[in-house]
Amino acid sequence: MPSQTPDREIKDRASPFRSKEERALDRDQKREAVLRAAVRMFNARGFHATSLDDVAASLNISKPTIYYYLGNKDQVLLECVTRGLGELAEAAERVREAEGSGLDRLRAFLLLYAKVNMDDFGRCVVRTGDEYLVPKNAAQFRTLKRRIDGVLRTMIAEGIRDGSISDGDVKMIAFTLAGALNWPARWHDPAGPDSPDQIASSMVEILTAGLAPRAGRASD
Amino acid sequence: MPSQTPDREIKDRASPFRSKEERALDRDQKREAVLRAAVRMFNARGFHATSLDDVAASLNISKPTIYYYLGNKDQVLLECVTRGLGELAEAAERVREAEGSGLDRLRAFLLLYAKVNMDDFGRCVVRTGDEYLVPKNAAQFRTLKRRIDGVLRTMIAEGIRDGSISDGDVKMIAFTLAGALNWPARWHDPAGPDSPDQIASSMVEILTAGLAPRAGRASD
DNA sequence: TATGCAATCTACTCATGAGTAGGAAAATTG
DNA sequence: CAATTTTCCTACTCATGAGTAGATTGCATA
Repeated sequence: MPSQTPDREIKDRASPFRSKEERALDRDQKREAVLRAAVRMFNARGFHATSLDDVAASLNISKPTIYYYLGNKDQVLLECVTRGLGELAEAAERVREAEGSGLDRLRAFLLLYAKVNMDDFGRCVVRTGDEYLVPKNAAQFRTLKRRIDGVLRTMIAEGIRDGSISDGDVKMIAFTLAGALNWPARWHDPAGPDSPDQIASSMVEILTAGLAPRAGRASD
Repeated sequence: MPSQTPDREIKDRASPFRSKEERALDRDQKREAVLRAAVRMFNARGFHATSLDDVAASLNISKPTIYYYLGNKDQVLLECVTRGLGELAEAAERVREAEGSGLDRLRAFLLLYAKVNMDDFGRCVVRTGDEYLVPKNAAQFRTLKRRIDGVLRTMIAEGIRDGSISDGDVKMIAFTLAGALNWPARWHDPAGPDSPDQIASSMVEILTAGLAPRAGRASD
């Protein structure tokens, strides 16, 4: 007599019949794959130079399937940059709980910031100007970016207050740091010899120490 | 009796009849105006989002006139970035003759570099990716950029050699500096309160000194 | 005065690419 | 099995924008 209440522990992986949850997962994975393919192409060719037909072709699907999963091109871009900014927000959250001097915490944040800027969605954030989005979406984009900038400025201000960062114009320091660490989004080649980790720590070190030699570390 | 050999000294400014040179000048000015209008629009809206019809309309001319003066859209963009890179090369040239330590010279160059990145053509260089140009033009663009990067690296290496710059990975230092100073091309508003001069010197100061406080300058 | 060149325009062509209509095949559910 | 939902496709429409053809106007020079 076949069981009417099938044991949830026994999962026949090879079964062609998927449960509701499994199918939802499946759907999510497809959605994810489409988004990933889109952001990669946007990064490689630029948003305007990328057609959704191209994105679709790279996945062996048709354009309407992209609309089915993600909506129109503007929504696709918005989701890409929102993801990237989400990763940055998460980095900020993780550092919020960290301890150490203001400079220590800032450095920790900058390392994460730099690394996000070298992954698919982070790169997209850097490469996308507000001009690319329709006004409504652009406003949201700016809001999220402003929030990250706010976190950065707060950290700098805290470091100045506790003396671990030398005094200066907080806004200008923030722009300088962000600019330096955004730039790899433009030149870094994931297939190249330098890992994002190396690049990030190298740059943060340079920014912390400055160009001029420090008294404490005589070079010869 | 009217003079058969008119006095070259007497120039009737209000004359509707222009000499050959005057008309050539006229032409150059028009060409210049078209190029300037184009680069401004590229910077404001992005290259792909700018139509040559829009550029033409902003000057009260028609699209074929742009083709008459500048050629196709790709050539327009190439000329814009070539101008910007030319300004950078000129900056490098000016610094080559300067004296002082490696750091002094580097700082002088960085100041000029930053300022170029806030003018029309410099901004265009920063905002334009190779992907925007047809392969042939992209190759030329890359060559010119590499040349500037070479100058920057040479200066850093000289500073390290003479001890005015602390030792480190030259390539990474160059990218860090360039990134920080390129970024204003994205956010600087010429109509805003901060002048390019102020921004440039502020950023160069931050990059030179680094975030961490220096022993010599106790803050309190 | 005729001929040519310089500077522009109007009015196209043509390709590309966003977005949609409508349907079909599979899976799911009643 | 019938009805419904999910997933995906073919085959459009339609706007935009690059680039061109060919005419026009007017000054310039032989």
